[in-house]
Amino acid sequence: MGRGKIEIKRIDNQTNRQVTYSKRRNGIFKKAEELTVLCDAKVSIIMLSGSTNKLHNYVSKTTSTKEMFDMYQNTLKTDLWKSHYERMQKTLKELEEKNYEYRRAIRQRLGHDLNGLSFAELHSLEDKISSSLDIIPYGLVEDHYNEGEYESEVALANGASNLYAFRNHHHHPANLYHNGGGGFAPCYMRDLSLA
Amino acid sequence: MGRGKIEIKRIDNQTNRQVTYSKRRNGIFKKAEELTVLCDAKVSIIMLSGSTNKLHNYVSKTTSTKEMFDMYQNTLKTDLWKSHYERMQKTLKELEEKNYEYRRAIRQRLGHDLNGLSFAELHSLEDKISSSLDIIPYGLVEDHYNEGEYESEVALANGASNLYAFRNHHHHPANLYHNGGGGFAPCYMRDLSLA
DNA sequence: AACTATTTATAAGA
DNA sequence: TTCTTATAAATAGTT
Repeated sequence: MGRGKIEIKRIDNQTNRQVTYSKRRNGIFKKAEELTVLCDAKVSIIMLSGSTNKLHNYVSKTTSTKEMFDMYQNTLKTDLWKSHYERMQKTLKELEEKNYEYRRAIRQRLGHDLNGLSFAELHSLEDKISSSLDIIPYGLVEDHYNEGEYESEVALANGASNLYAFRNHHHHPANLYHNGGGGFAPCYMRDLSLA
Repeated sequence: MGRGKIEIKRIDNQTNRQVTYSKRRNGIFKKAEELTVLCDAKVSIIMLSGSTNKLHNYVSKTTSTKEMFDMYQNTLKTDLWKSHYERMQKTLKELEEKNYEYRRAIRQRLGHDLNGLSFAELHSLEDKISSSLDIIPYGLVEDHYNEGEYESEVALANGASNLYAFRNHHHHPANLYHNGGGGFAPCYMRDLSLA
């Protein structure tokens, strides 16, 4: 929207880039203010100019940058928990199905031919038990330290990078078949990281 | 910009409000992405719909919401320090001027007529000493607690409300004239709070 | 900083 | 919700 159309790619000319930054920053802040009023929304914007390295900030009158960031953190928390919970639900369901199958097989064979059961399936069962049920999220209740009047949730979460480090108790559960196989500890952090 | 011009005031119709929120949110996020690319900027946006209470987030590919918030906090810090420092500079200059005046007066009168010096001026001088020089910001070096791999600056600042609580040592400095006047401890937090 | 020719966003309607 | 389109608003290039 201007005298000519422009490609959305880094503006080479430094002066031009800075002028455009300034103009568009004002545009975005205006839009944010309009959204705030029109839709009864709360908006927090922080931006850093690449050229001048200056920080600019907008926040709706009805809130604060900190409040918005806290809400963001809490949302991340909730999403991570939901993800973990759903993963557990799924695993439990699989275990129940397996369990049913095994019980049926045992009933049918009355103790005979137990070796006929797939070793692979039993190992899979064992892995699921140790990797899914032995993982206990911490950091939510242990890391309280702030004795001040304000108990910041922010303090519990030092960014997504180490938010919810899952502690793997790693009981070295008795191996059903004493096969001594070196266990692989799955890294749930990877699965839980957010885009 | 639409079929008709609209006033910037809360949209009464809930459905309409939500539709507008959705459209304009996308508009702002698009603009933010363009700014990021065009101007080599870093942008973080958090917004909360008033109607649905859902949180939406944009952040430039080159950064993270947390990083942007940390930068914001550090900027606040710097600004507060600058403000405090400038206040001190100003007071020191005033003190130097007063001091010069007094020395000149004393020299002129050679110890006579000292009572001729304004009591008010001396009280003012005393107030400035106790209110400006006796205030020592803390929280910047003392409150480290995090032994983890990541030393979050966020942890030092639980929001603007109790960021940089200035500790007033309140020495009860010897009153120059033993007039027993009840001192007034100025609250610098008010002056330093940011909009 | 202003000024506009254009492009872009979007309000209203389907 | 998604699309369409007339119109308002933002802004690129210029002064």
